Amino acid sequence: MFSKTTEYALRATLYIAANSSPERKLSINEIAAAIDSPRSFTAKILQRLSANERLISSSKGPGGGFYMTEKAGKQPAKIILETMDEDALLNKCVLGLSRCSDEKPCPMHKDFKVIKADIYTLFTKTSIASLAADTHKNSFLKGARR
Amino acid sequence: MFSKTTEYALRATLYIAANSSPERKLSINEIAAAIDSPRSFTAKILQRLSANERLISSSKGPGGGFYMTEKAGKQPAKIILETMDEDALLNKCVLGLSRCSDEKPCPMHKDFKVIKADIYTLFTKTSIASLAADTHKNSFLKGARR
DNA sequence: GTAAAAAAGGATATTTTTGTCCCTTATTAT
DNA sequence: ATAATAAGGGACAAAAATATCCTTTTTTAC
Repeated sequence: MFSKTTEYALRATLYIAANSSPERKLSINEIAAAIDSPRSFTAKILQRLSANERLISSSKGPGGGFYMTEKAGKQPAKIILETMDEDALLNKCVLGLSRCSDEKPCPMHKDFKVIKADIYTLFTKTSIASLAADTHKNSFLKGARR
Repeated sequence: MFSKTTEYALRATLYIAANSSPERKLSINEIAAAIDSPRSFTAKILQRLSANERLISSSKGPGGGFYMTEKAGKQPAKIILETMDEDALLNKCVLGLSRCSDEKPCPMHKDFKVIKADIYTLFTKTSIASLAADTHKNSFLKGARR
């Protein structure tokens, strides 16, 4: 459904949301280990995620690392997809047709319209913080097939 | 959502379903042109789709080509995904975790379980023939961004 | 001001996906 | 039989996604 890059981005963001604060920053090493992702590749992704401190923040030097503010956590999960330029998934035609639309639909347009709307709603209505809260209770972010 | 390969497979299958019969076979050239896909690559995909004549049939030589029987068309669209080994989409974890399950869920497991079930139902309940019928009425299969 | 820690960034490598080319095999019609 | 047509299949090429490595910059502590 999503690219590996986006999977890592989602896992990393949720881990950071669940385990960091401006007072408790996390290193790339800790994050990559926690979400079972390749360290250097994850570093690149974190770079993108923290590029415009609106989602994830970072600071260099000893004691530095990645973290999330409370405010950032209140945003909908969709912002993670947007930051990775992968929110296209929610708009594009399942059959790959560029001009597929309500007026000129592909054979699966109508059916998938509903499903895509559900996914859209999910990512819009669910905040990063609420997903992070769940990782404290009963869910996890580790255990990838690599 | 799907790979290009699967997009082409879906488009090609629906085109064949909508426009062929054992009496009216379609050449690779016609199919690729009709669904706006790279000719040789499409040939490979058709090879896979017709490998075990259960979905698409083919015959060589003059007058030959690809076609679908009425019986094959009655199958659910899911068989296209299965033939392309891409039905995994319907089972795998959105966050890419191999051991994600009801018992040990990722933070998005519960929400996506519903959505994946909807997609599964869609592909299971919808026959190839009914999608093909739609292409005759108001939908189309051409116009890809390439 | 030196050293250490940590992210930023650039260059490069590997793997997978997507796509092409060309030769072979099967079928049909003449 | 021969030629023409169409799919089958193998080898190869290009592009994109994934992944690694190494150097630079920033910050902190001493």
